[in-house]
Amino acid sequence: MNQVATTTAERILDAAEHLFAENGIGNTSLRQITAAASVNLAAIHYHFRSKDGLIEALLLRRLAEANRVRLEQLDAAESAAHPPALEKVMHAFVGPVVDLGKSPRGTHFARMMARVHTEREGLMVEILQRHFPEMVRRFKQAFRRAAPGLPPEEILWRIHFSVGLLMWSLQSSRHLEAFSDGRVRQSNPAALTRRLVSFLSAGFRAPLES
Amino acid sequence: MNQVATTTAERILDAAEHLFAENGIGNTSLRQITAAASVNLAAIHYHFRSKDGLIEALLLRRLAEANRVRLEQLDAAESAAHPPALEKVMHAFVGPVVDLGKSPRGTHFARMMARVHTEREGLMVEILQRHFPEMVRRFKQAFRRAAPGLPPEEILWRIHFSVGLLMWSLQSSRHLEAFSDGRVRQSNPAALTRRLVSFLSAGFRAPLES
DNA sequence: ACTTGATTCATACGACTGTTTGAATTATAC
DNA sequence: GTATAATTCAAACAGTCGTATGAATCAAGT
Repeated sequence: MNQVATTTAERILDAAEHLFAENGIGNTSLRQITAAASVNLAAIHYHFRSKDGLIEALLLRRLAEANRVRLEQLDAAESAAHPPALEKVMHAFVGPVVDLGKSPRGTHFARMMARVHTEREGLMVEILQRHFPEMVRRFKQAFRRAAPGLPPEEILWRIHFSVGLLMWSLQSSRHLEAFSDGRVRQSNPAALTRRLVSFLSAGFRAPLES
Repeated sequence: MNQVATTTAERILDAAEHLFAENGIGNTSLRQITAAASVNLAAIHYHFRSKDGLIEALLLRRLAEANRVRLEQLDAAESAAHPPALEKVMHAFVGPVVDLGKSPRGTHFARMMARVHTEREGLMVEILQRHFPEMVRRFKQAFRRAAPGLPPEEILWRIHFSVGLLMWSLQSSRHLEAFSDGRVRQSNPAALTRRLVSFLSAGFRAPLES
């Protein structure tokens, strides 16, 4: 099973991931994190320099791998057809991230990443541009090719919508639970990916209004 | 022009609206608010009892009117056709909220509402259920009728998606600006409503996968 | 065995947090 | 004009915040 992390840095990362996901970035203190990780308060600054440094380390720890899979699936989609099928591009974009939810740790990561997107926009943009520019570039290009006929500006808007909906659906689905009177709960990653790909691809293909 | 608010309570509401929108709920202190409003710190507790009470008052101040317009437009859509057209229902759902952005104050309100949705899910759900149950009920019913053939659970998911994308697009579009290298900026409310209705309606109608 | 560098520790800094109090002030009613 | 209520005020409460420091402990290499 999930063996307890051994090193101090890993214990901090695991605890922070969980707490950030649950309570948000701004509502989680470094003291809560070090308490949950059973390490000394100063360890965070020794290993990560600052709270922002900790967030960056958290994102790099798992997003690097997810983005690798994203590009791998995008390669496959682009090899299979010219231009690539929109559904396949969308699947490559959302699937590997949603699939993080297959493990409890990954679920925490996904929710905390969504928190960073909305609570700390500036930091998130900066990290994406610094560490994953290729992923951004490749998907912009792929969406453009997969949805021919759309003006460039419209493509960017629809990618923006897709990112937003992905982040929204990674966060706690308390809204969904509340307004379905508890009947509908978060489903498994495969089902969520299916729903997202279906919804987003259809939205992406929506006709332009006059 | 925008005359400066006269009463203490209004000055607090205006300042809080702006600061919450700009920096988020958790990153805005009551002292920042009272300083911006040029009122005494204790005035917040005198008029609103607590920070959560202030948030609730902020939401009620403008959301009540927006929801009234929503239901008005929904009435029109349901009178025009049976079942109502999905595009019209969607327009009634997103339009009045996006239109808040026509005034600077409304822009602040919309962005702060989106913040509450993501930063304080529990509080938002509670307020909606306490103050606007009819709006929730009516739109659930309308979406069900406008998209016949979809299972009830799927309807709830797609409403959930629609709410999420609406909130995402109300927040600062820093992502969009950054990844378009500044070329694409937030457009006017009418254009955003058009884009949202088009994208969301198409997504809502997406075929069910096996 | 001893040095060197990495890591952990308790402790403190100054600033900021939401909330409360009771007195001072202002407005309203008679 | 005076009593009554509504509002504003300065000041403080008891905590928490992110960050920093320097000594203590640990591990590795020679």
